[in-house]
Amino acid sequence: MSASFLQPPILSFTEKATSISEVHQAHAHLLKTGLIHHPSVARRLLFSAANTTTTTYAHAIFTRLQDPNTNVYNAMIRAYANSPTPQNAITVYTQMMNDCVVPDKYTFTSALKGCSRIRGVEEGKQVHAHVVKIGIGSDLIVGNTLVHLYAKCGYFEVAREVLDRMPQRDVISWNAILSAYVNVGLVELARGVFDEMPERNLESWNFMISGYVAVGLVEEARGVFDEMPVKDVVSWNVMITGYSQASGFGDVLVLFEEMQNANVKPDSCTLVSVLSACARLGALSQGEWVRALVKKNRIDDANGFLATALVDMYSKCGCIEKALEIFQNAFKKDVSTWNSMISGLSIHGFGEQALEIFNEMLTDGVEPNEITFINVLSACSHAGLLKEGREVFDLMIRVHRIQPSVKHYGCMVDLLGRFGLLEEAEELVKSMPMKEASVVWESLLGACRNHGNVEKAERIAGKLLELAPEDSSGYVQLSNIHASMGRWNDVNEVRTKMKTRGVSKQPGCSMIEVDGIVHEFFSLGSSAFLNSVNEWEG
DNA sequence: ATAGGGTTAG
Repeated sequence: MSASFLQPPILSFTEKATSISEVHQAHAHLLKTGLIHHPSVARRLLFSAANTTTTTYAHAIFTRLQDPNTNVYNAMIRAYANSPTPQNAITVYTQMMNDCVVPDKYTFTSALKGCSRIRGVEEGKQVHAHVVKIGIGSDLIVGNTLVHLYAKCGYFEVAREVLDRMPQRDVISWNAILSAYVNVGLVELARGVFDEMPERNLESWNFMISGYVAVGLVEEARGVFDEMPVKDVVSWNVMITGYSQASGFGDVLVLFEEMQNANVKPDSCTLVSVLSACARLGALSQGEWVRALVKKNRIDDANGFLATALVDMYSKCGCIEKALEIFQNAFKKDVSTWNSMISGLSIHGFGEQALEIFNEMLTDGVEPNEITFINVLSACSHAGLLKEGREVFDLMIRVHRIQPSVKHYGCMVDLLGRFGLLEEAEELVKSMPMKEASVVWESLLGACRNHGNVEKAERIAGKLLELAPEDSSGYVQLSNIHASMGRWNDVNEVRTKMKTRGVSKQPGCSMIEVDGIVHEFFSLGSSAFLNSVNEWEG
């Protein structure tokens, strides 16, 4: 029936309402006119309210309906099943059963979805029993929801049994098991299902690639990727992410180029990964090229990830002014965007500016996280801002209730050490609750050596050896100290200890772009002594 | 009027 001719405009408005405020408006009007007292009108209001993002309003209307029917219950269960509190879907379902309202296939799919989302197998089994009792078990969609439930809860044998008993299956039935295997890292079993499936869709292939990527099997992922008949943007993104996670940043750029040759339009997710690779490689020109692409194609950056990646890329490629420009023009900034700007300024030695940005962040009402404080403290340390660093450390603990981690302590020890406040630094290190803190001790040791406090340095180096006997730094540091005092017997002793324990110094590796070409180089340590350590090994 | 797959990222 053509609603607009037969009913007052308020009713069609009620039906079309999609936002909370529209539902609210409709509600107010229905109350004023008394139309709300018609059960069918109240139900329509509930259907609209159940389609909004919040469930509280829908629930309020729901509780006032005097005679809720199947459709009303379905709407409420569905709303909760998709909400952040899916447990409530089961509560409403139970209430429905107690009220003896007869369920249908829509009731079951929503209730089972609620069970899946809280991983409630026991609840799911109850619903499953009802499904069988009502005789709706042969429905394809209900069956798929059941397979999904059991697979997601790790009941793979049950999931498989349900699937095998279904009178008909489709690709979604198989994907439910495939994706569940992938999500718990059982990639071999996923592969078995993948090979067995009578049909596959794009998602099946994408699941399989992401399964390999998740366990670090990039080559296997690439094999599946190359085999797939049609790729979408997700396929490319998953593969690019795989290379990125395996630190194959060069491969990221190569694959991105192939993607464009294949005429697949990148989305913000692609470009975030590519920019991150550019940042890691120091590949400025490619990064700038991506920025132009973002502008030209007006790529959507609703969550601000792209802005963050651009700030990071420019910072790491040495262009702090451009990073600032991106930051200031960013349409949306979240905590990571701020973090990445603070980190960039810190890296470039602009401690005061980093603090300014941090304060701006607080004024803007953005809640800083533990990364923020690592970046701010590191900025203070690099720039030698002692008073500010102490204040920030205190602010982090007292106001923002963040427990300092090893990295936070490390920054503070660096900062105190820089000013020769060795006693205070040592007290701070001793106050640390965590055990795996050799990095912090190392930092303190460096400070002691810089300030010529050899006795303290020696004591701490010994401590370092106890804490991390498999790490080269304690040995190297201790040898350095002995050598600086001309105690060659002690140097020899440390050297032997290091050798017998099979400890070796790992060379560092860096990359930089020169004239559009990315170069890789290894560091063998900054001091002549480190080189001599390497000679011993040879 | 309503239903089934959490694919990717700073």
